[in-house]
Amino acid sequence: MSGSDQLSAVFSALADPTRRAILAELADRDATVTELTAPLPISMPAVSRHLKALERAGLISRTRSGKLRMSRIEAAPLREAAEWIERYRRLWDTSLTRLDAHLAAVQAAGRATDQTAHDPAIPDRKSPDKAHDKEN
Amino acid sequence: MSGSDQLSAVFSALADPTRRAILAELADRDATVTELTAPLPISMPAVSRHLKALERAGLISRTRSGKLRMSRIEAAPLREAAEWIERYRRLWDTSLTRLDAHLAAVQAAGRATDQTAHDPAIPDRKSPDKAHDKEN
DNA sequence: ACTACATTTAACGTGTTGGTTAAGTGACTG
DNA sequence: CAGTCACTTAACCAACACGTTAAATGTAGT
Repeated sequence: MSGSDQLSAVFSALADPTRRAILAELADRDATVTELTAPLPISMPAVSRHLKALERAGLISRTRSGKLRMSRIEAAPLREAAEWIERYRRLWDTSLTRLDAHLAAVQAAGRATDQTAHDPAIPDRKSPDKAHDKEN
Repeated sequence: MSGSDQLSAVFSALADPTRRAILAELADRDATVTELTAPLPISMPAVSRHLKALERAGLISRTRSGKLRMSRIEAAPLREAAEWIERYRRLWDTSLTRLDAHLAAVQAAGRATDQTAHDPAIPDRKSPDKAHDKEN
C-alpha cells in the first residue's frame, strides 16, 4: 500500500525535511537544480530525485529552457492537504475537547444518576457533528 | 535522513491512507484496536503498528483500561502541520501567482546583470514579502 | 490454575526510499 | 565537431515501511 493517491503523495512529499526546504526555496523564486543543490548537503542526483517526487505530488512543475531546468512551485495541492487537516480544527482546541468530554460525562451521568466520572480512565467523548467520511 | 523531527513524523503519518482512515474514525470517538481493525482490510497487528506510528507522531494517545487499550486522537500536532502549509496560502491562488510572475518579469527586464535565469520563457518571480525561513 | 480475550512482539518477505558514484543525454559554445 | 555544462538515469546499498502468520504478553473471568 504505497499510497499512490494524490493526498498521500503530497503528505509523503512533505514528510521529508529536504523537500520542505526545497519548497521553501521555491516559494521565493523559481530555481534550477544546481541552485537548489547548492545550500543542501546532498548530491545533485539526490536533489533531482527529490524534485521528481515533488513533481509527482504536483507540488512543482518544471520547464526546460536551454540547458537549464527551472522548477516552479505549484501550491494548489497544498490546499487540498490543508483542507483535509482542517477537518480536525475543532479538535485542536483543548478546551473544546474538554468541553466535549464534559458533555459526554454529564450525559453518561444522566444515565447512571451519578455526576462523577463513570470510568475516569476512559472518558468517552461524543462528537457533536458526524459529518466525517472515513477516507478520501 | 529518515525525518525524525516532529513535523516530518506528522506528515509521514498522514501520508498513509489507512492511518488517515484511523484518524477519521478517532475523530468521532475513542476506539479500541479491535474496533479500529474491524472496518479495515488488514490484520490487527498491522493496525497496531499504525497506531504506534500515530502515537510516535503525537497524533494519538493511548490508555489501558482492563484488557482494552483505547486510542484517543490528539490533534494538536495537526495544527503545527497546517500552520506550516499555511505559509504557502498566498501561492494557492493562481491569479496571484501570475501577477507575481509578471511583476518579477518586469523587474528582471530592468535588471542587466543577472546570474540566474533571465530567459523570457521562464520569468522569475520575486516574492512581495520575504517572511519565509528556509526550514522548521 | 485454566481459559479466553485483547493486543503486542517476533520473524519474515517484499517493495520503497534516500543516499552514493559513474555513466548517459541534451543543449550551448568555441 | 569536440568539449563542457546541466542535469538525469543506472546500478548499487542500507534502512525503513507495510503486510503477513505465529508466538508472547497481560488482564479477566470461572
